[in-house]
Order: sequence, then structure tokens, then C-alpha cells
Amino acid sequence: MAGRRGQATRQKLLTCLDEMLSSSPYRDVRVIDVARRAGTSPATFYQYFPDVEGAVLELAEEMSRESSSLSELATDRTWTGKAGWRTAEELVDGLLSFWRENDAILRVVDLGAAEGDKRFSKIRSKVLGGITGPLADSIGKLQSKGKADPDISPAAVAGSLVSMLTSVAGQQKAAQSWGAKKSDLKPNLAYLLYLGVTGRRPSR
Amino acid sequence: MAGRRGQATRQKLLTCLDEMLSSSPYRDVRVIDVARRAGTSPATFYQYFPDVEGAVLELAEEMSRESSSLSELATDRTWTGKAGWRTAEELVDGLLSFWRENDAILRVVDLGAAEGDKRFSKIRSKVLGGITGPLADSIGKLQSKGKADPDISPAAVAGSLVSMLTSVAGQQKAAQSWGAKKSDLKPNLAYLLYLGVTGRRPSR
DNA sequence: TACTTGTCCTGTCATGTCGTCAGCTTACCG
DNA sequence: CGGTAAGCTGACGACATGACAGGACAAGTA
Repeated sequence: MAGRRGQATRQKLLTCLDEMLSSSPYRDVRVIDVARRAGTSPATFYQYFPDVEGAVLELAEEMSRESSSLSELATDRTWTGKAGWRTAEELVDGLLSFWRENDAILRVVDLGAAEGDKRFSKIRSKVLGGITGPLADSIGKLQSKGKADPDISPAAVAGSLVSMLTSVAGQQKAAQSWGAKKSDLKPNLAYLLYLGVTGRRPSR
Repeated sequence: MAGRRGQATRQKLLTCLDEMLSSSPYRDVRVIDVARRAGTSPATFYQYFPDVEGAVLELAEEMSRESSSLSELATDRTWTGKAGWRTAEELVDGLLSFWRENDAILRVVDLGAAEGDKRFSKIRSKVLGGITGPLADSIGKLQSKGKADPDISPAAVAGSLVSMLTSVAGQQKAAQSWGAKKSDLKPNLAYLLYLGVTGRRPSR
């Protein structure tokens, strides 16, 4: 449905859109600006995408494909003792850097999902589900061994913890206003994650 | 700088803008629609606000003023035993309903802050600070009594916990996709909050 | 090289929003 | 009831949107 040259322009438009999203408010991103930056015309943009939102969805789907690597940070991991602490640290680290690399598009996905747009909600679920799923499994297993609180819902706890991580990740610039040092962020997130999953304080 | 009639139209425009934000994507909110809904003309809108964003900032500031009531949910509260559990429950409950009542504007504030707009960041800090501040104090006090982990940063932990609550609150519709029941949400958030503040599982 | 073919790009146009100004309407007061 | 100032709006130039028809370009053929 598209030739070689066409694919290239299409991809260039997507790249320029991504840059645009990183540098100006979503509300102000215009087709004409994206096209100009890509060295082409608005008409070309409309040949490949229905509108800005449509193109953003493409970007989001691309990102959600890349997010599958996040699952590895949460599947088949131990949550006991010092190895458990390392699991928490690595998960926080991986998630924060993924967010830093894709902050612009993730912002828009979050907004779309919060506004009730099913297409964005679905993408968001896919990205987060890659972590919450395995994490909930881990909690469930700890629970069945009597090592975690029996009254909690693994899915709800996992979802909430991942929400915490993504929310902090998305507001990293603003986070300093809490009065916390930037270097404090990661270890304290790992602390809360470990605590939430296991119900116990980490042994570092 | 403004008469009685003027105040009324201005307020009506703000109200209509709020409704608009609740019913359509922020990106698609147009001055002309707000004006029409308020039974007036675009020119009138521009008499009171520089643009949509300017008006949104007004709404956000109004909301941040109302948010001061949130502070009470976190100041001078006990975090020990069953009373501590009630503190957590009430904080979760209050925050979730505040978010539900103001979800539209809070969404936009979050976006603006994430995009690096200082004006929105400031408002967001003010709203969240009303809770994170007292909460960090509580954690600090527990810490000095040896009742909480000495290695954590109260500010970072409090900020992260509040981020968790607000993030979940902002995506309440999407939250069911985790596979968790809606009724599970509040108790499990309270669990994580109590756990994060005290370092111990709640005694319910 | 010249020609053909199908893909790809863009000039142009109708439509609609933005943001401003001059001038009209309304409310209030002496 | 007339004057005055506050408040509102029609109208306008500028710009973005989205659609189409036709021009430009790469690649294959002779």
C-alpha cells in the first residue's frame, strides 16, 4: 500500500512530529509546522495521516511495540532479600529511562486516555500491562506462600505501583519542587516499590 | 478594573470553558465554541482572556484555591494502629473525590506541567504541596521516633505516594483494564499509602 | 537517450478559526 | 430623560484545515 519513497516521507513526517511534540505544547502542534520541518507540504501530510491525532497514534503504537522490552524487567524476578532489592532498583531504573526517552508521546497518550479516548487507553494499557501483569503475578505468588498480605488485590496494588512510577517519571522536572533532591528519587521509588510488592522493608 | 456585569460574563465564560474541557479533548477546545455556549461572541472572550490557555490558567488557580481543604486530610494526623488506617482511608477518599470533581482542569494542569510550563507547574506544586508537605512532616516525625526507615527521604516518599494517588485518580476509567475490580481500588491505595508512610502493614 | 507508467508531491481553493478594532448597545447616574 | 462609560459584537485580514487535480519524479523499456 506504499512504495519505498513514500515510506521514507511518511517516516520523516513521524520523526518531525515527534520532535515537534518534544519542543512545543501538544495543543499548538500544527500540521503545517510538521510538514515544513519535514521539508514538504501540508497536502503531503494529509496523504498519509487523517490529522495530527492520527499521526500521533502511529507514533504511540510504535512506542508501545518498543515497550515490550519493559516486561523483562518484571517477569520471573525474585522479590526476596537483596536480590529483591535489586529487582526493584532495576525496574525503577528501566521504567524511568524508558519514560525519559519517550516522554513526549507518553504525555499525549496519558492525556488521550484520561480524556476517555479508547484508542489511547488501549495503547496505555498495553504499555503498562507489560509491567503490571508480571508484577501482579509476583505479588500473587508471594501471597500464596503467605509472604504478602492476604487481603490485598495483586492487580490493584501492581497497577497503583506502576502508576506511581510512571507519574513520577512523567513529572521529573517538577519533582524537585517537593524539596527532594533529584538523586533521592530513584532509591525512594525502589523502596516504595519493594515495600508495596513484598509488604516488608527492603534489606539493602 | 471590572464592573458587575463584566464579572458575570467573565465567570460564565469560565464555567462554559470548564464544561467544554469536560466534554471534549483539550486540543479541540475552541474559543468560538466556548463563546457560543456562553451565548456571547468570540470578541467578548478576548476581552477577558488572552487565549484559551489564559482562561484555563484562571480556572486552575480557582481550583488550586479550593484545594487548600485537602491539606486538612494530611495535617496533624496519627499514623499508628487503626487510627492510622483511618487516616489513610480518609486521605485516599478525599483525594479521589477532589480529583473526580476537578478531573478536567487537573488533566490540563498535569499536561501543562509535564510540558514544562512554569505557570502550570507552580499551580500543580501548590495543590500537591498541600498534601505532600504535611505528609512528609508525618514521615519525618515517625522517622525521628525510630518508627520509620531511617534511610528514606520523607519528601521523596511523600511526593511519590501522592503522585500515585493522583495518577490513579486521573485514570479511574482506565483503571479497570488492570483486571482489578473498581471497589478494590480505594482499600488497596490506602494499604499502599499506609505502608509507604509507616513502613508497616496496616492493622485494619 | 527518449518514452512510458505508476507513484508521489504540491498549488490552489473553499471553509472555518483566530485575534483585533471601530462602533453600537446597555446600564447607571445626575 | 439625556449623558457617560462599561460592555458587547460585526466585520475583517491573516492563517490553518482538508480535498482535488494535475505536475514532477523514479524506474523500467526499447
